[in-house]
Amino acid sequence: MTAYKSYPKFFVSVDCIIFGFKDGCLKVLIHQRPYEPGMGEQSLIGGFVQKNESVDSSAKRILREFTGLDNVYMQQLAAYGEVERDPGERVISVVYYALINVDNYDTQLADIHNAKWVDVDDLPTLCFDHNDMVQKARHMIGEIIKNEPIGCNLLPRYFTLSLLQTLYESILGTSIDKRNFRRAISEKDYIQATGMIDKESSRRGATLYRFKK
Amino acid sequence: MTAYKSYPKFFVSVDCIIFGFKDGCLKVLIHQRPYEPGMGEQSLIGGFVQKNESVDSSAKRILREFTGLDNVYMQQLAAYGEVERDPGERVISVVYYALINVDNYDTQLADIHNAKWVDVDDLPTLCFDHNDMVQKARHMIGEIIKNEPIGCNLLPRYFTLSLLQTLYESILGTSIDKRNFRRAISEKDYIQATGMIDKESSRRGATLYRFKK
DNA sequence: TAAAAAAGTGTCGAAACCACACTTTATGTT
DNA sequence: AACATAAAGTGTGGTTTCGACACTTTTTTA
Repeated sequence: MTAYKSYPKFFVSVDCIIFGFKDGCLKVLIHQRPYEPGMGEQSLIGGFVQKNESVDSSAKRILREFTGLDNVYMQQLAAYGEVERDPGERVISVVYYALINVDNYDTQLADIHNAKWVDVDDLPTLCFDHNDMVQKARHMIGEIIKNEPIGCNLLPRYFTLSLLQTLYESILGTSIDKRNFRRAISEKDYIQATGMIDKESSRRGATLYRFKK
Repeated sequence: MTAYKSYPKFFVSVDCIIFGFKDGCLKVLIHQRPYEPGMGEQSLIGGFVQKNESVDSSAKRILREFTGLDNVYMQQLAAYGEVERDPGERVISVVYYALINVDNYDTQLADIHNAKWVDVDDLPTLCFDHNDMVQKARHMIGEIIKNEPIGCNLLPRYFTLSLLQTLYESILGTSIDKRNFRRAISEKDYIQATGMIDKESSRRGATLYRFKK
C-alpha cells in the first residue's frame, strides 16, 4: 500500500502552443474558451489529462482533436503551477509546443473549435498565463532552430531558399543577410535542391529545395 | 462555476536534483525512500505539492526541508507524466534542479533524511525514472554553464581558477586546456581576483577569485 | 639541495562570422 | 518590342573566436 493517501490531488491540464508558418509569419493557433472560467476569452488549445494516458499522450490527443494531425514535432515546454493561475479552480498545466505544416491540418476540425491563426508578434491578450507560455515557447524554438533543422516541420515539402530564410527571420525576429544565410544553410547537410523551379512566388523562378530524411 | 468537475485529479509531486561540487566532482544528493512504493530504494529528494502552494514554492519548501537552504538557484527541468512511472499510484512529477554550495547546507537535516552525496558520473540505480531525470538535468546545466556564470552557486565564496576549471570539467565531462580556459573566463566579466592567495591546495599558492555581484 | 607539484603565462593557424553589391532572369507594362 | 520591375542568385575580405600547444615560476618536502 502506498503512503500517498493524505496528499491532495490536482486537476492537470495540457496546453499546446501550435506554431504554423503562414504568409511569411510565425503563427499560433488559438481559440475562444468554450467554458468557464474565462469563457469567450482567447486561449491556447488545451484540455485535461485523463486517467489512463500519460501527459505526453494527452498532449498528442489534444493536438489531434484540434488539428487531425498525428506524428507531429512536439516537445514539452514546462509545467505551470501557480496556485491562482486558473481563477476557477486549481489547475496545474503542462505545456507543449508543436510545429505543424499549415497545409496539412484539418480545417473543419479547427472550425468546429473556432480555432484561428494569429501572428506570434501580434498576439492578443490570452487568458490566464497563456501569453507567458507563448513567449517562452517562442524563445525556445528560436534557440533550437539555430542548431536543428526543425524548420522541416513548418514548411511545405518543397520550398525556396527565400521562404526558408523568411521562416528563420520570423522565428528569430531578426533580418538575415541573404548570402550569409545561404552559405550557412548549404554548409549543413539537411536540405537538398530538387531539380524543380517554383514559378509562383517570383518572376524569375526559384529552385525548390527539400529536407533530406 | 467551472466545468472541470468531471475531470480526474492526480497526485503531483516535486523531485529535486540537488547538485553540489565536492572533491572535484559534481555530486547529487540522494536518500533512501522512507515509504512505499520503493521503500529503501535510492531516490531523489522529493515530496508532494500541497493545496496552498505553487509548484515552484513546493520545490523550494522541499529543498529547505532537506538542506535548510533558502534563496537557492533552482530551475524547473520538466514534468514527468508516464502513467506507470510510480508503481504505487499515478503520480505526475515536476522536476527541479538546484545548485548549492556544499559548505552551507544543514548536515543535521540531511542526516535525519539519510541524505548523501553521490558522484553524478557514478550514480547508483535510483527508483522509478529518477536516473533519467538526473541525466537530463546534468545535460541542461552543461548547456547553461557555457553561457551563464552559474558556477557561483556551487563554489565557495573564494576559489582558485584551477578549482573553477575542475568544476567546468566535471560538469561538461571533458578536459579543458588551462590557457584557453583562463582566457575564456577572463574575457567574461563576472569574476575578479581578490588580492588573496590560497596556500592550502598547492605548494606555490594560487590567487583567490570571487564572482562579482 | 634536489625533486615534486601546481600556478601562471602567449602565439599561431584554422574556422566561423559578418558586412557588403551587382548580375541574371523572367514577367508585366507601355 | 523595349523598358521597368521584382526576386534569384552569387564571392570576397576583414574580424573574431576557437583550439592546439610548452615552458617558467614558486614553494614545499624528502
